[in-house]
Amino acid sequence: MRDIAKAVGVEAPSLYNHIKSKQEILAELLMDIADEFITGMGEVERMDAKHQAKVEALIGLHVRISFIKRDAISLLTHDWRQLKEPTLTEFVQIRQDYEDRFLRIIKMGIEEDEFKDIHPDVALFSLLSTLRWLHVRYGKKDILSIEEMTLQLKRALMGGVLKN
Amino acid sequence: MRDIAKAVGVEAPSLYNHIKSKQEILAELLMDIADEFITGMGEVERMDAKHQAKVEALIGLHVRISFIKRDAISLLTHDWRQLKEPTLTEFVQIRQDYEDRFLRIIKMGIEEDEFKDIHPDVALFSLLSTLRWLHVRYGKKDILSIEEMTLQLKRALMGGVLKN
DNA sequence: CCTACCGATCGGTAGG
DNA sequence: CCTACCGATCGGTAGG
Repeated sequence: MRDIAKAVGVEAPSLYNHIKSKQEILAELLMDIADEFITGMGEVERMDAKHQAKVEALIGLHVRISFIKRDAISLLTHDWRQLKEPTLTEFVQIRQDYEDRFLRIIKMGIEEDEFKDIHPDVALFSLLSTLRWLHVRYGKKDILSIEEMTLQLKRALMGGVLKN
Repeated sequence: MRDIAKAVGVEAPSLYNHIKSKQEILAELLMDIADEFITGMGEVERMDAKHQAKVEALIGLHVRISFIKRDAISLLTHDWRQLKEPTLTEFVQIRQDYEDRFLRIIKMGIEEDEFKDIHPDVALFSLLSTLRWLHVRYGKKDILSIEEMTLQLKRALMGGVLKN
């Protein structure tokens, strides 16, 4: 809080004229960014397209948000653990909802023979862990543009590394 | 430190008869587990095999260590940021060394036409971010055995999700 | 191995 | 918006 106050140019106690608690700031930032993902997921689900295109659209969604809101993303990946009840439970439910909907797309892709017969949870886990670490990648030097990164990730994640 | 003391069954100050500082515990745990990865990498590099087999062996390495040393792995992924100098620099170098050697295998696989012509850094990033989050996956209910998980991850990461 | 305790940090309140 | 300050926490030391 003292750091925030310094950045804003006031004394620490003055912050409390604008906010209720440190928790409140964290919760608000987290819910905002979580909303963007949920909204994006809704748009993808309404797409009239193959499941491959939907998963690729979700890859694009993560790349875009990770690029534009680097800092908030890092909250989403790490700092949500600092939330206290009841916000923690609320957040975990939203997150679970997102994962469930992602998983459903993968399962349908497998059923309809678009995707390989791999363990759907493992596929989801593999996709999401890469997508959730993107903000770290963007912390480094050789920055790829949003378009390049999206293209490369689609190739790597959808098609794997092996030739054939 | 008070939590550790309670778990061990002594008062907090008594810990300092056995250790020098909190930092020392963290550094020691981190260096131990980092060593296991560096040793594993050395063995993989000495394999007389295709680059595909080497990457698959590294997947196996991560799955095994993540399964057996869940707690230490979480230090490696998250808590190393708490290290102070000079140990921090030392750790970052070891980590960089590991990534460089992993990257070299990927690049050689691409050169020798075993792997697709994808951006090597993106491929490494994608593989490593999945492998580094494994300990979270193991925190959940439906646990796959080491063998099953290794098999599934090889398929998902090497071959991707798409049929064909 | 313990008791006693320190100094720094931190989220936050009182009162103006 | 500020000054003054509290109570809890935490890594660690002194001294036995």
